[in-house]
Amino acid sequence: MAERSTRERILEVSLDLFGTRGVDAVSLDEIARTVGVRKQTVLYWFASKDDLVDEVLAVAAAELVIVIDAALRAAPDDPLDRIDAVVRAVFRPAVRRPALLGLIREVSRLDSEPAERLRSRIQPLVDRAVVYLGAEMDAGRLRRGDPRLVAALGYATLTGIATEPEALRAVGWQATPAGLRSLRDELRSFLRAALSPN
Amino acid sequence: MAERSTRERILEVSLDLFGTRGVDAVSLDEIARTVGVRKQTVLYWFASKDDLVDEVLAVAAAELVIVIDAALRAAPDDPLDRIDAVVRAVFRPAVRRPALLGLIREVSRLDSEPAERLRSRIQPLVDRAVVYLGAEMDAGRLRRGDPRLVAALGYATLTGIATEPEALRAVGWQATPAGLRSLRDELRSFLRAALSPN
DNA sequence: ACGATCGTCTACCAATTGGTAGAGAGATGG
DNA sequence: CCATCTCTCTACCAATTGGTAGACGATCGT
Repeated sequence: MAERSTRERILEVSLDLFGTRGVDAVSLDEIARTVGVRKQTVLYWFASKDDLVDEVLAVAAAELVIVIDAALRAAPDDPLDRIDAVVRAVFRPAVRRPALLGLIREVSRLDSEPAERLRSRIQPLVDRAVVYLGAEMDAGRLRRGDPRLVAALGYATLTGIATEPEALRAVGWQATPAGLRSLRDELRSFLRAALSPN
Repeated sequence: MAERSTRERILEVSLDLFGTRGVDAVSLDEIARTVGVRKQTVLYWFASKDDLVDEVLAVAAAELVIVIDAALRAAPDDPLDRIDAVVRAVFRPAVRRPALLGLIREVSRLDSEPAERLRSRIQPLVDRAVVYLGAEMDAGRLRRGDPRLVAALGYATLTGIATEPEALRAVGWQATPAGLRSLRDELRSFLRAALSPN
């Protein structure tokens, strides 16, 4: 098997650790140890921790954008079906890797430098979604509401459920294949009900 | 005005900092500086950082439990109205103090010692909610679904929207009084639609 | 065969972390 | 008026943080 480069492994480990425990709580030493290398090797590939954070954010954003774009291109016309497609697309990587969405959430706590870059990267996606929701509401194919806030609420639901294993544990949910399937389906029903017209 | 005790001020400042930036990212020194006191004074009132975290969690949980309980006692019988009441009750302290729900979320990242205590404190509330949702679903007054997952999804939506100013900023939302009102109303419509029968 | 480049390492460093020891100011009670 | 108690302080400490300097071996083009 083609062993991945040190740089790639650092990025992957960092994404997992940053996303699950928070950027500030994870030291370069810990990342290095997990990768199986010295801290200075990490600093060889990334000039500073800020630099590393920046690139990890870029990787995570790119990964999500790709998945979402692909799902949307293949999705049917009905808005509820399209939203469904996005949920299905995001759900798989999100639960397989809670760190992914966790990292996106982490942005709000970071200093504005790298966060701003990620924001500008994602902003077009958001704007497009808001415009789309508004148009479909006007067409009567989605429940009426402020498209901006509805977009934020849908995002909050999806991201929230994917990044809070603790909440799911509290209701006795288990991360088995069957559990994942039923969670995904429940999430789809939930969003579908929340967004359906009338 | 009765000036609050040093201990109380430490608790309050810690709640805000822990909730918005994460426990690991906030040092005792920073807490002390914010309160206007030396770090050793913090360590006089709380034997260790873990201890402080523990008590801050207890305060946050108690605050929420009180608010929710009061809202439920005063709420009407219809389940949608009751959920509405909880949303209204939690929404005010949650947006006035994003740290509150942020801290609850923070629990998932913490080591099990204090987190376990908080969990056991909140668990009865969760169980009660799940049983209630199940009963109302059976009575046909709420949309059918797995009550456990529906509870988690409702929680994720509420907590997610209240703890992610970044997502709201992305859609151009502003934290003005009018903005808060429309966000609260949109959240209520969203949850109401998601949970209504049929 | 050989210098240059690449990737990782050891050896440090100053600043910050959570935490200990104990001094000293103020009030309180016998 | 003195002993005790409460509270905050200064002075340290070992461990960890992000980061610099530079040595060392492997690989490469010439």
